[in-house]
Amino acid sequence: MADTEHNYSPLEQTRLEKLERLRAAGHEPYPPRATRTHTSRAAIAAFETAEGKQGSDPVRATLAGRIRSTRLMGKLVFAHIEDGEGRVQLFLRSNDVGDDALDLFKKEFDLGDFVEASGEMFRTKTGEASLKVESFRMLAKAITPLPAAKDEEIDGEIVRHAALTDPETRYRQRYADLAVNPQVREVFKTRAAVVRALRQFLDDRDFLEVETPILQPLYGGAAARPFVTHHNQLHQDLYLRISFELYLKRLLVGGLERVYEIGRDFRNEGVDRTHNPEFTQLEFYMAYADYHDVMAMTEQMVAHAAQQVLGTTSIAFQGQAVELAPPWRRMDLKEGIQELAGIDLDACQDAASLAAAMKAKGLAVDPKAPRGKLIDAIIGDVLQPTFQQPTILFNYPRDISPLAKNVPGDPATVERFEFFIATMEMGNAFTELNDPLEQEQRFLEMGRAYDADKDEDFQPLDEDYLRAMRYGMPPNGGFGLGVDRLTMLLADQPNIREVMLFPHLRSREDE
RNA sequence: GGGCGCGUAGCUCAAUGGCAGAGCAGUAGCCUUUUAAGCUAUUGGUUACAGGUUCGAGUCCUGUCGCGCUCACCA
Repeated sequence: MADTEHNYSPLEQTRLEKLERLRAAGHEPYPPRATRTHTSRAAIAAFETAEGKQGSDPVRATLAGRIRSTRLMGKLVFAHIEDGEGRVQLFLRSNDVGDDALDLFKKEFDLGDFVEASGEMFRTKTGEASLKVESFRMLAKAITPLPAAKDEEIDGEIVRHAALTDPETRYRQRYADLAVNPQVREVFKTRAAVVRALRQFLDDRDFLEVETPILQPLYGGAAARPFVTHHNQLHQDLYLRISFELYLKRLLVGGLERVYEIGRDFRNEGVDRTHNPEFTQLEFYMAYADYHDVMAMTEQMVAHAAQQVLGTTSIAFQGQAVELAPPWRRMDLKEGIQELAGIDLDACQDAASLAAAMKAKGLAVDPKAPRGKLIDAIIGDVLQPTFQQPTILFNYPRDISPLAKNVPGDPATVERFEFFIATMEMGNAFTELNDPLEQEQRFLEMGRAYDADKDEDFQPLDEDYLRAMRYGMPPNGGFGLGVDRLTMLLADQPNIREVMLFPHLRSREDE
């Protein structure tokens, strides 16, 4: 056995012995190339086509895939191999492959091994399109057995026995999860389709896809704690971005009128069902548009994605029906809080009076929170849980929205909206503030809030962003969407980890 | 970070404080149309880790690690 640091389990040692025996018998267990002629689906389709025609030649095929089941019957072996498109049955008979080869298969080939097999397609007595194997070989020997999962077909329904279900193992060893749980592969195909649909929607509307820095000397565009890293040669601390906003809006200054980016954001905060430290965001900025325009685009974009991915806008999330077709419910924030929480924001102009009103309604109150944060708490605790159907909640308090433009004539309110589907916050958008003097004031206000309460997430003042804005920034509407959450919705997955291939987990000593 | 729950064979799961088990997988056989194939025999355990209580701990207690749910946090 080869020298190695790894401690092999007894099951693995058995397979290593098989590996050595294969080599000793002159069979390379890891050949460099395969010679597949058909996928499983293509072979079955070609066979069924030929079957329908009188006197057509037999369909010859070389198939490749992973052994997923075997039924050894003396001089006969049935096995299913699985490839990217499905499964196909192999039929090995000593008459066809010879006693020695059949014996080799029975002794040295295991579940999980990648193999290649050549022969003619035919139909077994029970009617399954199968490959009558004439020759076969190993493509890649599996040393570690896959987590066992056996399928039983009952009335056409595939029932899975002893499938890998432990979430920790599934996420840490996603490769094994994907290998044995085909429905997991489907989730990630759905995810790719979601991203494709979003990109197509924006490309069709003359948006330019761009890439901006992930490593940033200053972070901004959202209220979140950043991850910090360090450039050795430059002796410079750098931050992983928490949003794309400030860079994308610089591009509007430069004359790119419609830009978007799909990429990773990093936020050094809590992890739960809907939050991962790194997540995928879509942001777009559109010159000469305002938040009303962006509301309309939001509805159309999400409906488009559902239509492209699922073929319908009438979907179900965790058993609850959701209709994504426009128009969506639109709710003024102040009116919504009056209606659903019974609190009159106009009568509560400061944090103390609002906190009192909230306590009177039995809501939990953080005594240190400023008015804007309290309003945010009412939204999260009272309004959001009622937003099963798509809802656009608009006109937010200014003090939690330093990058959004005021509602004319209402200095305490900005032209901002968030939208919710299936009670999840999906995205955030506003008419972007483009007045450099007011922007500077807003940044300074945020700095004072931070000085007053060090629990606040500190947002540094980005002088270069202000300089860009002083060159002149066209009025514009901006938009941000949590791509992972939209994928959760469209793939009907209740946990963000189910739509991320490698979600964050604490590290373990054995890894 | 708080609360609650969980961690037993490769996988899925049992085990009143009293001999650590089953199915599948594995191993050795029988078996020329099976499909959770079947039949016979059989291997496999630091019960997450470290302590403690007890005649005796998978089980009770304390701590640690990890996972899940939840609360807090998260414009």
